[in-house]
Amino acid sequence: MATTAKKTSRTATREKRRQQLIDATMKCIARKGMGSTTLGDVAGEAGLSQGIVNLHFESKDNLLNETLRYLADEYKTQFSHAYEKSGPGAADKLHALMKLDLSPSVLDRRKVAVWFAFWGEVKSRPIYRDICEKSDEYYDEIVRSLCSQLIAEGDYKNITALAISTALASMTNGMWLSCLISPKLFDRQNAMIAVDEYLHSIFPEHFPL
Amino acid sequence: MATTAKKTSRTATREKRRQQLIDATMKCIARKGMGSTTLGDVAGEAGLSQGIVNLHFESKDNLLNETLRYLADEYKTQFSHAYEKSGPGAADKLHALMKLDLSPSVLDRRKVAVWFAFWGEVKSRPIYRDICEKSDEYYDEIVRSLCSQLIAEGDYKNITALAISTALASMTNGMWLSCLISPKLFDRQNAMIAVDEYLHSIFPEHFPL
DNA sequence: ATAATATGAATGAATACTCATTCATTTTTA
DNA sequence: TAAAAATGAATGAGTATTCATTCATATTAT
Repeated sequence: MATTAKKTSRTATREKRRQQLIDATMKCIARKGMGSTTLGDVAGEAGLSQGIVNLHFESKDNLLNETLRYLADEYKTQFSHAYEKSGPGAADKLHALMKLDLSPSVLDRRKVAVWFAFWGEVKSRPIYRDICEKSDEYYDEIVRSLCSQLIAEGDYKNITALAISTALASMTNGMWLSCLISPKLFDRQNAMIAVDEYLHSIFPEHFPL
Repeated sequence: MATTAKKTSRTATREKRRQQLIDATMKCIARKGMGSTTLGDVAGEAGLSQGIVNLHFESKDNLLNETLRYLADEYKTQFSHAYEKSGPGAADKLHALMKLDLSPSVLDRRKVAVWFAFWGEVKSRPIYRDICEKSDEYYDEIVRSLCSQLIAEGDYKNITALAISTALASMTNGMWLSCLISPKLFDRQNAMIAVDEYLHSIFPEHFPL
């Protein structure tokens, strides 16, 4: 088992090939839309042959499911990383998570387009809903718990962690939509200012100007 | 020969048929998704025959464009109506508009699914983007101007109308997504509370608890 | 080490199927 | 009766899927 320092492009490990096809799928969905992305497009984008997707994923439906799972996992990884790396206080963590949602690596128009392509089919494809819902639950729970912590720490009245986490999560998702629809008009900095103003007005002690 | 009223009657019939087909299209998109809605489905939903869509809309693309235009128009009508009917102050108007976005007639899961289906194709279909962007511009401008008015009236420091209108619009759009993905978990009342808490914390003078 | 064999990844032409569109015909309206 | 509207079978373009074959690499035999 010597002499394999260099892999030719002809064969790759199963995992590598699958990832390559998932990447190609996301590119195609961003460019052509979910409806008009064909298996031929995906194979072409990956520089491979017609039948390759069925070889590795069995069916188009399965490829799309796996692509959404990948998207969700990728986000979860970034989210967890931002959570761990930030701190030490709850305010710092919350701010880091909001910043992540508006950072170029997450809020990239091509990637957002892929998320929306899947969301657009959520109602008719329960499996997409399941994947997204599980992802959201994880996210919401952590944000809500950070809000609870801040409420407990500060002397905040008349606010509930649930309402605030709902507002925060909704806000960033809504900003993704603005980026998708009005890329020219959308301004990352203004979006971050909107979030900061919100945090300041809700938790003035933790988020001074 | 001297019958001028007949032409109106024919036109009305034609409009009715078109509207019937647009309604059927929205139902199909909500149920089956945009990708798997066929012209046969639409015709069937409307209780008409195979070729009927091409007769009235010339092409499937055109049918979808018109459907999105209808959605946008319908929303604009409700928005304008809520704006006119409410008042007299800017705070009342703003609150009425936010309430509209979370009201059952707008925030209905089937309707939201149709919006998301179109948003999912925005990146790859510039015409959808154009329609949505125009609609958003109108909405944003009015909300921003209401925020400006409140800022001028009150003694609010360190906030900008642009950031607040961005946050408000994003928030409701993000809540639509929650309703789509987690219909069981989503709570209209909690959503309204989140908006009210936000308005109170930003404009305490105008939105007391 | 070299040759022979086995493995399974990759190909791409062929197949089976879906669906938008057309159009000859029928039905309805004025 | 003439014009408009609607029908639904036929068409044909496009596409997911299959599969016999090719090819690169790994394994085994000599």
